[in-house]
Amino acid sequence: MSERDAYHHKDLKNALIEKGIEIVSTEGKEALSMRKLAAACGVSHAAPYAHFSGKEDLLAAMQVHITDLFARSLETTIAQNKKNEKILEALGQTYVMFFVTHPYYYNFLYTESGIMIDLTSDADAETNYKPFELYKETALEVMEKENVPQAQRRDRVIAMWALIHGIAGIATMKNVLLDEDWESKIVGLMRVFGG
Amino acid sequence: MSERDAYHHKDLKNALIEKGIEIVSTEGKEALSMRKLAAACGVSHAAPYAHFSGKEDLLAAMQVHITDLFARSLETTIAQNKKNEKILEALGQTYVMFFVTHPYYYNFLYTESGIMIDLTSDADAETNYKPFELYKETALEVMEKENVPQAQRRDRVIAMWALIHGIAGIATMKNVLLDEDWESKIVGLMRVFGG
DNA sequence: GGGATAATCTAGACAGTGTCAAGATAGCGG
DNA sequence: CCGCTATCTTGACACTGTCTAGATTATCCC
Repeated sequence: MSERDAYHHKDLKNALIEKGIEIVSTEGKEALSMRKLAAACGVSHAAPYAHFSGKEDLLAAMQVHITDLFARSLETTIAQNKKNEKILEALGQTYVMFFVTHPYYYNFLYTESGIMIDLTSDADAETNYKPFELYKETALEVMEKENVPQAQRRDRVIAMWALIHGIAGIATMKNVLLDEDWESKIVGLMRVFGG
Repeated sequence: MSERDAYHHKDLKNALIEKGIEIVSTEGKEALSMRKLAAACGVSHAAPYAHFSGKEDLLAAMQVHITDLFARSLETTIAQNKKNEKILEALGQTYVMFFVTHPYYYNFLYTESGIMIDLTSDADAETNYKPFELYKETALEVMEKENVPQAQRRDRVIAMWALIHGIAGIATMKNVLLDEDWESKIVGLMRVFGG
């Protein structure tokens, strides 16, 4: 009873998002079809259109959900390293590991997505891409402590973000050969620059 | 006559690759369908299967072709900056600009592609992803001149490559807001670390 | 050159896909 | 209880990738 009825009433929307994320995380974005997803939720093929205007719309909702998980993961690391002067390395490691753990998330979030990232100085912290805002905020605090010249700070934030983003992108590529102990080297890579 | 006959004979394969690249570069990977592509080449919908085993196969051929263009672009920059001690910055700029000029190429090359990149120390320079090999070779030469400690060189190469790759990835994202003069800042971003 | 052989292309069919329209069903407010 | 609205089903449409069978064309050897 519960299974069928739960979908019949007001859970389908969330069920679609969660089942959809499950499929994307295990089989990738291309493997996700509206009809298979509807079937997986025990519902007819057109039912999702009562909750989402189309596939695009569903994917956007899933991206928001994943971005939320991602942001929470970063927040946890920040909270746990408040007094660690190497907090940026820990953050970078969390960033990369989030996507290494769910390789399909990377392309899903950053490819053809509706995500907005404002890298300019007058970005609105409330509406801007939260993972970046979290990193930026943390980085600026660290630079404050380390007396990095004001003029350099913005570029440094973007460069470090780009480095981490690039490492994550490479690490999640399907056909990349890395050294065995590459996980421990991530920090090394960041430190190559970080000084 | 020529149009039709050219396809009739031995040009279809290349025509498919080139027309396909044209479509991808203007409308993106998702907009490319076998049938539309066949039609655009003035040929019936199953004709491509005489030259490629399937869509996957065609896409792979297109990726090889684009990778070739990319590698040639990097080679030109290397040739023109043989005696420039800031050759790595020029290379990075070429890297980023190649994808900024053709934003769709980035995801097309690095998303779900069959491209192999060997980042380990025993990569075979012949078969490895050429753009990386070109960058690596150049970077190692520069480090040789600058007497960078041997132990640091490999990590530095990968880190610099990841940074450039990350900048390109960010710069080609659809919904990213950047400063007006960001192009000139690319070099700055690299120098944030490089110096 | 001619005739066999292989390469190339067409036409038709099939299962899947995203999406829309019309109707059924259920829940809730009056 | 009646009607309204949200939700879901069924059926249809155009489109996709791919397979088959057959037609056409090029190629090569005698």
